[in-house]
Amino acid sequence: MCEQPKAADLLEWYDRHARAMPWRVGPADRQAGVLPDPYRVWLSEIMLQQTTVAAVKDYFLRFTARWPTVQDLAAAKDADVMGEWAGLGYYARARNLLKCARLVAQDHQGQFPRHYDDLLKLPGIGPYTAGAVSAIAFDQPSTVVDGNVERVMARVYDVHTPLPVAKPELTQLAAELTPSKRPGDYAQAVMDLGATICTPKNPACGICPWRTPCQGRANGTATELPKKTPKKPKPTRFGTVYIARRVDGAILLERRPDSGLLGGMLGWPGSDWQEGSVPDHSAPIRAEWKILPTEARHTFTHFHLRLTVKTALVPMDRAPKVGAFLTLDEFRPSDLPTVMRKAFDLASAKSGN
DNA sequence: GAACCGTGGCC
DNA sequence: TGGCCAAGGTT
Repeated sequence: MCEQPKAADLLEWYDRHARAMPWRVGPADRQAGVLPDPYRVWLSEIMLQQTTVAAVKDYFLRFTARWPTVQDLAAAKDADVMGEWAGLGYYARARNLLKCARLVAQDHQGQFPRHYDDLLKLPGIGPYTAGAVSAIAFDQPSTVVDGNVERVMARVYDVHTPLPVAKPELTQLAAELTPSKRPGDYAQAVMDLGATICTPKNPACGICPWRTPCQGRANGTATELPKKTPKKPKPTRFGTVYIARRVDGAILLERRPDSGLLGGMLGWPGSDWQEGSVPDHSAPIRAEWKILPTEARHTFTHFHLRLTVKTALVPMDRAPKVGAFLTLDEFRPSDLPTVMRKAFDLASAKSGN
């Protein structure tokens, strides 16, 4: 007969080791009945999708300083939100963030739903985020399963089924462990355990609050779990971008379509991106284009990209065929997604401005 | 189910 | 350097 992991042991560990975060109410305050602002919990959870705490912190602080409430965010301009999100990646999150804020502001009187099923209906909120917001912001007894929880469950119960096939099995195991008392703290505790102790590489099993019941540790298999099905190799695509600077300093940019890669973000006009060679295309404005000696390289989720960067200085009276000139006070380089920022930095370094 | 969708840190 | 990895959701 094996000893079962106890939620109480994990909560006791969490009370001593919970990490402070800008969107978090500490365990002491929570036990005194204080719950966090649902808007801040929701915003942080959207930002944290596939993204590390370190990368999120500054973005969260800038967003909440600029838009302190869901009503403020709902009233924001699309371009301002996309610009503030630039660099964080997965830009569909930002578009859905705005959709969701406006829906909550208009149809829910500015109040986020407290129940899992109602949260799940909102754009950008899937099973994980619905569970996290209901548990953390409203102390609902939801089961929260993210990559950390999957890893912890696979190790504690020594599950060798590869992901994503193992997902339902791991979700079931996680649900059986979820306590009715302090479910919000428990949800954060399991994720903190995965983030700090039960890490993908070199887990600190010796100081783990669940080291005794952990079957993966007992069997010596913890480090190799969870198993995952092999990923496909990434192809390399090629393309060209055009960075035109007008003599008054204005820059030629275009707003990308709302759907697809970098949807809704600013970018440089240019060719499509394809495997093998740069596809046929034409320049967005007539000019004497110079090719930079260094290409911009970037890797997305499912392909590598190598961009040829062309630059030109154009006179005031020449109209672009594609895009529009943004003046110096209309354009911040930080509004660009990273691949476009890389091309911009290469062009700036070359021309010295 | 599988494909699509970013980025920065780590080893 | 290049693959892996992170508090996933949508189509």
